[in-house]
Amino acid sequence: MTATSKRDRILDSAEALFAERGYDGVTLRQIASQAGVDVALANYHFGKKIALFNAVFERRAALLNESRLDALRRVQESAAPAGPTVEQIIEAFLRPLELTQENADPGWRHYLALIAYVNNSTYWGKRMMSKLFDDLVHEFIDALRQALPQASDRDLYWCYHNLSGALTLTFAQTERIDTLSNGQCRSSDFQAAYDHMIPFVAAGFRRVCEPGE
Amino acid sequence: MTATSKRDRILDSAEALFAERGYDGVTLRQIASQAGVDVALANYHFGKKIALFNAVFERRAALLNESRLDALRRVQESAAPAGPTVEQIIEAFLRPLELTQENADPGWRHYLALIAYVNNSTYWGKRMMSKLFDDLVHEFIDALRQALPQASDRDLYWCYHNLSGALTLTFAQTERIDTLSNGQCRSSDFQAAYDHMIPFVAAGFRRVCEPGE
DNA sequence: GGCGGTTTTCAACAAGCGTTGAAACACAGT
DNA sequence: ACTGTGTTTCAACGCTTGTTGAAAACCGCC
Repeated sequence: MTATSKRDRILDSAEALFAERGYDGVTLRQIASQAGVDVALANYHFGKKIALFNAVFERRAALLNESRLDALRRVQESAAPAGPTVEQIIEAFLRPLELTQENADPGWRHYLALIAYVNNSTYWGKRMMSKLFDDLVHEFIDALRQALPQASDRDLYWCYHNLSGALTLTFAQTERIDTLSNGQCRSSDFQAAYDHMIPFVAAGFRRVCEPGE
Repeated sequence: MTATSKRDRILDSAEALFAERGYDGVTLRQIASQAGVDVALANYHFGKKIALFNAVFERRAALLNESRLDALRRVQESAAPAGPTVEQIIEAFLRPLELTQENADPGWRHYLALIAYVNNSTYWGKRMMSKLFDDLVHEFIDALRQALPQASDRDLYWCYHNLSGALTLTFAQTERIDTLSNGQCRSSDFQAAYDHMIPFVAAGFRRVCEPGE
């Protein structure tokens, strides 16, 4: 079926299972079984279980950061010499994630769910997210500060917090909105989620961070 | 120290530990140890581990729903015969949570973190959240539909999804914003979170669900 | 076609898990 | 003082877990 190496199959299986059940909800035997390899092989390639978890989490981080940063640079150039609008910045933050959805590889979908798991975890959240994503986030916040010159830092960070929460829940794909809306909305429809999130979040930033009325 | 029964101490310990480490990340022995009781006692009072988890999750749900619904009814009466504004509805949805924060009992803080865990979990999320909170959420969405008469149901649900995400991340108290903002914002400061969330979310609803530029 | 290094499996370990049945305790009512 | 009922502990069970060291299989290279 897949022509990938056993090492990669372990990463893929671990990614999917960790995202669905969390670190402690998955055993190495389940991962190995789903990958079609022996239990000991995970240990050979990655060492302890926690190291496998870290390897999974770090595998796609750089690529994700790259494509987001590319998108930001692109709208910054196209909007020069004035900076891009809030909407354009948010769009650059979100759309790259959607693209990963389009190709058939379900790995990216599992990876985003894993980010949701880590980002919402009191236990893992702080350390792991900061290490891999803080630099990128600061790039976007810098851009937003330029688009909203009257905003205080506190306002900007709290607004980003709201954006991050909405995004994280989308990543998680809990299908809660499916039930709640009686099937009118679907968790798996990332495009609809982003289409609604971009104007929603941009309006929120403007209301909190822009003066007037 | 505490005058509570051993049964309640088990619930309290389980609540705190499940919220921090998740269902599979906590052992019954840890819970019993923190509660100062024997391992077998949890089994006597609640049966299997999963039943203890359910008992913890359901314990405060009714009270939470009640105080939120009370707050909604109050603004509805004060705004009659016209309906309350979007801001008032969101405020009724959020402020009751803040009140639970003020009294010294840390149990409510742990409980909100547990809701965050469940709401973001692919595995638990759908079933457990719907069962306990869907009726209440529909009450609020009905009120929002009245305040935003031109909105489609899809728009309303997606906007609620964004609200729910921002709120969930606040519940989780991951301290991520603390690091990101270099200490300028604190996860534990629920009041600051809600003060920023209410105008942010209300503006989002208006932008997506109201016509016109 | 045997050799060396990497990859993969096999078999087993000690430790910790949830769960259970029976024993010990607390304590009210008579 | 005794009994009965609800709590709590004790001790142990069968099972699964992560991890490991040695054996086996694979594979390019001389």
